[in-house]
Amino acid sequence: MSEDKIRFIAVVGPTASGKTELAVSLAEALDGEVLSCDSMQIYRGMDIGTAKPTPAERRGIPHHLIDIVDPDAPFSCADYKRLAEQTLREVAARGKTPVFCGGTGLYLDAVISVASFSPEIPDGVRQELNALSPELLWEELCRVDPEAAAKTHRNNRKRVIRALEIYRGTGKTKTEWDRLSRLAPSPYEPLLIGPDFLDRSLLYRRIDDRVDQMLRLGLLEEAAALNLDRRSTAAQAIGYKELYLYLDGALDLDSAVALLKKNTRNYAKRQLTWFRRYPSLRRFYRDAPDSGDNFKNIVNIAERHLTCPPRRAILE
RNA sequence: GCCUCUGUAGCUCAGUCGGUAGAGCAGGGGACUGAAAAUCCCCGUGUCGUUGGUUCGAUUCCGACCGGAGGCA
Repeated sequence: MSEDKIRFIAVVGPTASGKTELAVSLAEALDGEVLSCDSMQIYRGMDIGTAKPTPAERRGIPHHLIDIVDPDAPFSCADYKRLAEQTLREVAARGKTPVFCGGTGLYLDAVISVASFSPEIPDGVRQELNALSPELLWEELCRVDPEAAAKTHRNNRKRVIRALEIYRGTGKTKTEWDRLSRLAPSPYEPLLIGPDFLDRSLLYRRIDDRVDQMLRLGLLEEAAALNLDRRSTAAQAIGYKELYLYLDGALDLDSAVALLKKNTRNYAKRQLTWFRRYPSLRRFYRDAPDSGDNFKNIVNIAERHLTCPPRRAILE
């Protein structure tokens, strides 16, 4: 059974940790193509602020799942899962090694550990719920899906609403749907590689420097020209939302830039928390003294992962 | 040189009418199944500038010294 699993590489890590370069290098070494796993690089036109790899940085390696929707279009991790799996099959069918690369942990999870999502819920349901008070929402969730309530904090309005909209929209609870989604074993066998830093302050310095670099490259002009709908998901992207605060007159430029750096650092920390829960993640410390040799090491590990017989065969 | 104010957590500051102290921000940890670069939860010991004195006891009162800000010369 496990012989049939699709194997691939996934480079996951905090923003500004060097994922892009590492993924391209691995794709070169393994005859691969890159599949972006990034909730903001999907949007066309948001280039500088999302650190979208430039043609030069791509070094001729095909990149997928970038620039696939307009910034005002709705998009969800279920959409991502659908597109990513389709792309994954195509790349594999061409005999190329799929190399995922990105920092959106939820999207990666949608591919590797979510077998199925609950059905789509009509928009009206969420709108109705959004009009309700936190107390009413919480009361309903406790009554309808106590298990979900136990796992969700009452202040986390977005998630309380999501759980309730599943129930109202399908008649089944989120807990039941989640259980269903875990039934089927994953058809994938990813090798997770995580660039990281022993000294976090180094990561933070890289983040601050990269923000300055983005501004030199014209991030402010890009944000102004795009003039995203402030209510859209795309306008929540770090780098854009802070500069809109400045462009809309709510902050001076220095404060907006300081906030942008701070939000990026906080985001990187959240990503680190997310990726820490993958027990099989192979960390690649960028500031380790031997990090030069580590790359060869990683290529070796990756080659073995992609070609060696499955564990069951070894045991037999 | 003199006068006034000031020196408390990485930063900005509050406070203790004398019983060794607390907020915001920063920072750390965590959650996460159709908004996720989103959303949410938890975490505050620091020579209270240094040094003498008064006191059962001083970060708190007094003196000196050192650093900072302002004013007068």
